[in-house]
Amino acid sequence: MKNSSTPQGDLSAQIAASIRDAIIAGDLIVDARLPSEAELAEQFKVSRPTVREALKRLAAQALIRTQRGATGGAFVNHLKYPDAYAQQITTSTLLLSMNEVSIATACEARFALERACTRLSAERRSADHLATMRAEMFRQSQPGLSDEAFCASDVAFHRALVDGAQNPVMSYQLAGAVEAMQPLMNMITFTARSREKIVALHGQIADALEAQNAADADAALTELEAYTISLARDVLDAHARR
Amino acid sequence: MKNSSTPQGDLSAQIAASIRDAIIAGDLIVDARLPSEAELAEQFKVSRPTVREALKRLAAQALIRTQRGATGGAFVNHLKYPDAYAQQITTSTLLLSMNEVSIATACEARFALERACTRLSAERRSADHLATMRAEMFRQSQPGLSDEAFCASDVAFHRALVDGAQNPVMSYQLAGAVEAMQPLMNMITFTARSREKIVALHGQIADALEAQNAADADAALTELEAYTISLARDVLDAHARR
DNA sequence: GACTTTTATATGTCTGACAATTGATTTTGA
DNA sequence: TCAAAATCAATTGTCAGACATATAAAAGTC
Repeated sequence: MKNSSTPQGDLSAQIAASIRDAIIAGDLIVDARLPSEAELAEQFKVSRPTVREALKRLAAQALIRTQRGATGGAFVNHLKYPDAYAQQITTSTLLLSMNEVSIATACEARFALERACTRLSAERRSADHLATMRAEMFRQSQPGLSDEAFCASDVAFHRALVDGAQNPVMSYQLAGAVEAMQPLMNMITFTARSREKIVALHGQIADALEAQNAADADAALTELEAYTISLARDVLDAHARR
Repeated sequence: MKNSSTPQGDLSAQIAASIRDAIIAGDLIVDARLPSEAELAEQFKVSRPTVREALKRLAAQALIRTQRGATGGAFVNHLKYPDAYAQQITTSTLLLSMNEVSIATACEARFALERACTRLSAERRSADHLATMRAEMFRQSQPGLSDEAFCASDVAFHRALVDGAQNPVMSYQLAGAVEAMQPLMNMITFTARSREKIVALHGQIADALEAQNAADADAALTELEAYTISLARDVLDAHARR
């Protein structure tokens, strides 16, 4: 629609775009086998290495998979949630690290996104989700935990919150976003005292979800956001004073 | 951390992963030039075509760009928001179309995500954002508009809402998500009467944001969600009856 | 009939070459 | 001397052909 009239970039890029459009348009359905590299080379009037470069581009986006052997070839991939996660996380992580996003902005986005699913999560969370939250809270209260491990557990806690909404689309969008922000969050130092407060707030959130009280969960999340940003400010101040 | 001990996949995939990790870790900063293909081939003990396939994988993810000529080569790309959007949208679109996500689930996610930013948008929206919303509402009330065009304008309206929060991270995450759901929304047929009601609700949202009243905007969004889902149900019923 | 071997087909990789592009260098001309 | 033009060199883009390797199906063997 946009670039059919203006062939841009290398041949391999053009061929990749052509095949990608066919997949998105539904001309190539899931698990359909593409012509062999030799046949594609003939169709597009290019050499096999060029076709291969195009196929590798698509493989990098998890649009196709390749199999060797007699019945092998390139197949349209059934895009799975984990694949999409992985891509979104690398993209988002790089985007955040390259665009001078402040911790405050990232925090604001993260908690706003999480609040988006408290209502649903309060309504639908299973015992499993609550158990995961409690388990992560226990881990977070262990002494001697590194800042990175604390952050990772924090992500797991919030991921359980999101998954509690029982909406795969929200899980995909939000969990990816939250995970991508982890490197930024890792810059915050968590003292024993601050961890204590965070775990207490996590407890409030878990309690509220267990009681199916979305408003309380929202309030606790908002308080957690403010506290996290204040911790981040301390780090920045310490940096500035040096 | 996860795959350093288990080299998996083709050589080109391994090399791509290796370079990608270096970029993410910050060993290769933005605009840094990678070694030439010949040098990379020597370093990794592979042939140039293999290196090229690896580079194409990275180029497909917008991690690097290549330039021909004497001072050319592969450079670490400064990932821009538009690039990231484009990727997220294609990925999300395929994910949604391949995983039998119901319109109801998509709607639920979409409006929950949008409600995530009403508070910020009510607080910070500029005159520009309000003007965009009004303009899209005007377009939506034009007779003779196709369902696709109506949906596209709908996306533009909601995008202005999201942008009003003045948080680039949220804009990136949410606008991408909303746009990816457009194909699903396109399945809904909008009669003149339903359009009228939707535009009225859009008006309520715009009014609420102009008055900086987040609660009213939330309520209107919730009503819009319920109405959209009821429209979708009609479409499904019609399908079932045939 | 079950197991083994062969074979065909496909991707994965290598070698070597040439074309195209483009900044840098050298030459040329006034 | 300086500027324009020609040349050069480095690098990516593309090609052709070959061999290695994996894999499922076909053929052969007991």
